[in-house]
Amino acid sequence: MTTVPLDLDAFVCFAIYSANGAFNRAYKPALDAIGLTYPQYVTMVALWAKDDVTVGELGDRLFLESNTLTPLLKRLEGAGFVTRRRDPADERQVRIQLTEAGRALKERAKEVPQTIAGAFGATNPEDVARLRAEIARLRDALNEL
Amino acid sequence: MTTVPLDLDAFVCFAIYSANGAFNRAYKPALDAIGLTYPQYVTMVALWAKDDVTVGELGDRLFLESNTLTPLLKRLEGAGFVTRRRDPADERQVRIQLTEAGRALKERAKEVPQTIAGAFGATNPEDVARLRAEIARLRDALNEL
DNA sequence: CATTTTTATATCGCACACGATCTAATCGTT
DNA sequence: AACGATTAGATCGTGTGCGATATAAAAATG
Repeated sequence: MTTVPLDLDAFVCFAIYSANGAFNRAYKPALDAIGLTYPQYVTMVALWAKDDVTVGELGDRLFLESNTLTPLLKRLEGAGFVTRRRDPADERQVRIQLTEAGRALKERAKEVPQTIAGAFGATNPEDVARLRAEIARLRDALNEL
Repeated sequence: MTTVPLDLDAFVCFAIYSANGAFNRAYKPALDAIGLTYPQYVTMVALWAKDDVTVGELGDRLFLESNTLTPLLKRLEGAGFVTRRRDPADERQVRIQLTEAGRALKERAKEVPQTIAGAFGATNPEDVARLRAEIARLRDALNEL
């Protein structure tokens, strides 16, 4: 019988929690330069991949719900990056589309991920991809508990 | 020259971000039962390992600063789990100590990590430890950029 | 030893996250 | 067609995170 040390270092959850904060800090300067917060950036990345989606669809991809997304999307709308329109075919739904400025931002945002390239050091791309996949698998398992 | 697909799945930062949310959700029921939020739980774990520390020392361990910790610690004080006292030797510092209730909570909190054991499935402890170490290494590299 | 500088914590404002609840629109059943 | 049930978003309250700033104590400097 081994005693599990109740130390932060032993917790995967804390590694994730603190790494998330570290990503936030690391991206901050580059994101400030293009006028986005970190969650807004993640949302824009999702929309660059596919826009004209409902709030619900976007939430499924981001693991967020309308209580978080609605205010965030209103800010992106206020900044002129997206439009929010009720779907005429189903007035309950709100469809999110990129504006011209929102699409144009994609170019300027390409530098963002590169600002943290140094943190991966000599780690080769395959190992980074594997790490990413392992974390995503853990996330999916947690979401299914 | 390879084109990097600008898709959320390709981002380690999003894997971390969404996994953090998943941990939050997964721990929620167990934490509700003992009256702690997730950041409060993390803070208590740090204090169970070593208390009678200053706000700054605690912040170094949690990667947080006084603007976040002060209100959080006041809530833990309000809940009766910690005391906050100015250090007589240096009145600038506030030392955080566990109360009897705070120490007692450690027993009840032992179940918390177990609630997500299922998410690791058949993954053996060494692989979990390796994943945790890789994420922590990435975090440290990001914090040093 | 008086003044400047630094350090430790606190405060404030803004932007997430999320549970609980509300509203409006659509669906299902009769 | 009518009406209860479901669905999609929005709203509200609480608790983080964090940049900017304030305050008070200690350290450094002359």
